[in-house]
Amino acid sequence: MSEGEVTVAETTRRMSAKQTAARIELAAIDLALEHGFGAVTVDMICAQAGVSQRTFFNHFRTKEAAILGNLHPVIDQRAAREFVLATGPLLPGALMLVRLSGEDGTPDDPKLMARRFRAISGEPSLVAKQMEELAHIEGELVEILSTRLRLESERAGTPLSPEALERQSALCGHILGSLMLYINGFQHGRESDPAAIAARMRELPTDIGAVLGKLV
Amino acid sequence: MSEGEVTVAETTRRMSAKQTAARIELAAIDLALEHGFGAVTVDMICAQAGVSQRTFFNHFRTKEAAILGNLHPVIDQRAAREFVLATGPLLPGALMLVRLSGEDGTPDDPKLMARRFRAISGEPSLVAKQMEELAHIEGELVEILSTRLRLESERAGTPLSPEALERQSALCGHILGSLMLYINGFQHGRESDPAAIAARMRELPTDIGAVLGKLV
DNA sequence: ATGCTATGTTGCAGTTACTGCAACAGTTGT
DNA sequence: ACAACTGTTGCAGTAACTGCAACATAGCAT
Repeated sequence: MSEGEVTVAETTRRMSAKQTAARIELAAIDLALEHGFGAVTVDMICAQAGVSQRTFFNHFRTKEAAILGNLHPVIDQRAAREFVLATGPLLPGALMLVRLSGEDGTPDDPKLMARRFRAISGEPSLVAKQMEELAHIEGELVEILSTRLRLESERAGTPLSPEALERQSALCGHILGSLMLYINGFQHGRESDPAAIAARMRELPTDIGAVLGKLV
Repeated sequence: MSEGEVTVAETTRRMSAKQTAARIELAAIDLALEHGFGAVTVDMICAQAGVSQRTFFNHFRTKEAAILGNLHPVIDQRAAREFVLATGPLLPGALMLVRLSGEDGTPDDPKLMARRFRAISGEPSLVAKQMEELAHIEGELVEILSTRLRLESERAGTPLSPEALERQSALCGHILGSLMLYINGFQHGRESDPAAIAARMRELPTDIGAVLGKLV
């Protein structure tokens, strides 16, 4: 009964790029959840989505991208402008700096998002890919942090040396980046459902506070 | 001529596994530094090392592994036993927990190591691979941290709730893992020469102190 | 010396991910 | 009716990787 194929209409209706991409994405996530990402081939996804392999690669650059869904973490420029001028703890503001957004800023179905996250967490290659994405914006993040730290230290009358500023903002950017992975639970098989994510997000400042006292 | 091939002896001498792996590794690093990792094919590496492709894959599971050199980060069990019982700041002891070691614990030529690091840094896919390796031991790291935090909090008469313990050690392990990548400079095109690494290692406690104070 | 076994190398055929190119089909605007 | 645009497809090719079976060399036991 050709289970997956959603033969909607009889007349060969034309699909928008978005629709096709969404179908492929859905198929990819479903199959990954069912068989595990490694056991799923592109051909399987194509069959399920009812497209040719060539079409698949017209929409997604890699097999991973089909699950990650063309969502790239981007810096929210408005939040960034506020952030550099703000004072006080960095963390709350910094967490608002990075948004997960599609190319055109399409808001994503939360249910799909949850399934996607479940598919991602636990698959090291997908986590790594996500890591890569994050690395792309880490430079920008570091720049923003550098400005903020410089302004703040100057205002406080204790300006940082350029070297210290450089190291501290690099370190800070790095930690923030990894905290985003932590929050999403992409690491070492933690849960990635929205509830768990929200919980981690909520507890993060407290936990960071508790942990930092013990680290150094 | 045949530039790369190191025709050592005339009699077809047998190579030990280690020798062959080393030749492949060297060839891979050289070529990656010359052309960039992406532009290097396995066949190129094989030609340079004078082995067949099949032999290449007998020694290394992936192209990336040829450059990363079968070195896996492992937990130093002796250091771990000391660590769980120790008191005071976590960071110094924690940084000693993870060692980079070959399967048989072969100590690596520092010069080769430096070249290797230069080849790795800046290549996102290699950084990601390194990340993956790290993820494998992160679970173990978290367990060790959990024990340490539990013992310490009990000794202090302020035992942590299981949930807090779980979250804090997970967070701590995650931060420590990412700090190791930071130290090695694998992120966003920072330098990976031994001097820069040593400098970051040296300054890390100070910088962490400064940065964490500002985070929350 | 003879044969056994462990170790190491290789060729070959096959799978999977991915790319470039050229063709073709609806859709829309003139 | 025609052109321009958008989206889909087939096909041929490359690159990474795997399994299998064959073969070569070295060390070892008899």
